[in-house]
Amino acid sequence: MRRGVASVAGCTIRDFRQPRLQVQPITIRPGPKTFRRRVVGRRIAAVGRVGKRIVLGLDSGDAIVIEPRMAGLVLLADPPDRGHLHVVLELSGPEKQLLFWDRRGLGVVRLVTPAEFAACYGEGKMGPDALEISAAELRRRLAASRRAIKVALLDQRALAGIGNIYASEILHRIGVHPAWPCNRLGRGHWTKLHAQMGKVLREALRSQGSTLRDKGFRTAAGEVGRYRFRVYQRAGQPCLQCGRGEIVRIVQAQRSTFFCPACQPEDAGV
DNA sequence: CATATGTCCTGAGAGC
DNA sequence: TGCTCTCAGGACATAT
Repeated sequence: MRRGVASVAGCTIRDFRQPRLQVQPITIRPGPKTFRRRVVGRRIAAVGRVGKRIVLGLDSGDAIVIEPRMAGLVLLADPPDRGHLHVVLELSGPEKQLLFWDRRGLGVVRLVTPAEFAACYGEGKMGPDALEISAAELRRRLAASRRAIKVALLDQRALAGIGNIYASEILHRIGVHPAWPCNRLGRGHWTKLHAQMGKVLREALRSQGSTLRDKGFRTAAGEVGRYRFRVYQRAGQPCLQCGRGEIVRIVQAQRSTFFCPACQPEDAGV
């Protein structure tokens, strides 16, 4: 998503609009008037990312942080429909617009000062990025926890960037049952987990992300993600890895988890 | 402190 | 056709 809108770097924000301000608008902080005043006329100096959020660094030092959550899309043009278009930044420069579209309305857009950015997204609030963390640090941060490994991988304070799809995909590749408490994993497990986490995420980036059956996710260019799930949303289907097991869906912390009982046995030796 | 759970919201699809 | 039910990529407040 960040790569898809990276070209807004260097553009100047001419206007800020909220087309749905009167009907169930998404959360914008601070309020529309202040937001508008501090954003219009500013140049977008950098298009970054912190975990699953996109960060537009402005020349004022402030940053616009976009949190798409479940169904939000950050686009340059052509939203799926006009009805769920929440934020429009009119730009001058190489790109003419940056849009935030969100069918479920759970997304959040914030304008933060450098101090607020540190308080909201610094250490303590947000763990190291999943693509940058070392194996040793990953182990240090999770190994003592009694929580299920699948649930712990989704904790953005421990490590930032892993979501519900890739948590299942990663554990499948290392043959670890998702309900295992973290403290049951040995040193070798953490090494493998670190390596496969990198592989899964990089493969997802190459594939332009993941699109579920609802076709909700689109890239900024309007394409669906092509990441091929091995377990996610494949309940009842044969395991592509071992060919023996049948993928099972369970619920952990109100989220779906998928795994192969043959590749990821509950009671495997540690 | 660490861990567990409910909730925010809309829409798609299944089953009756 | 139209109703009800379940499910959905996340994060946070509150409870235990």
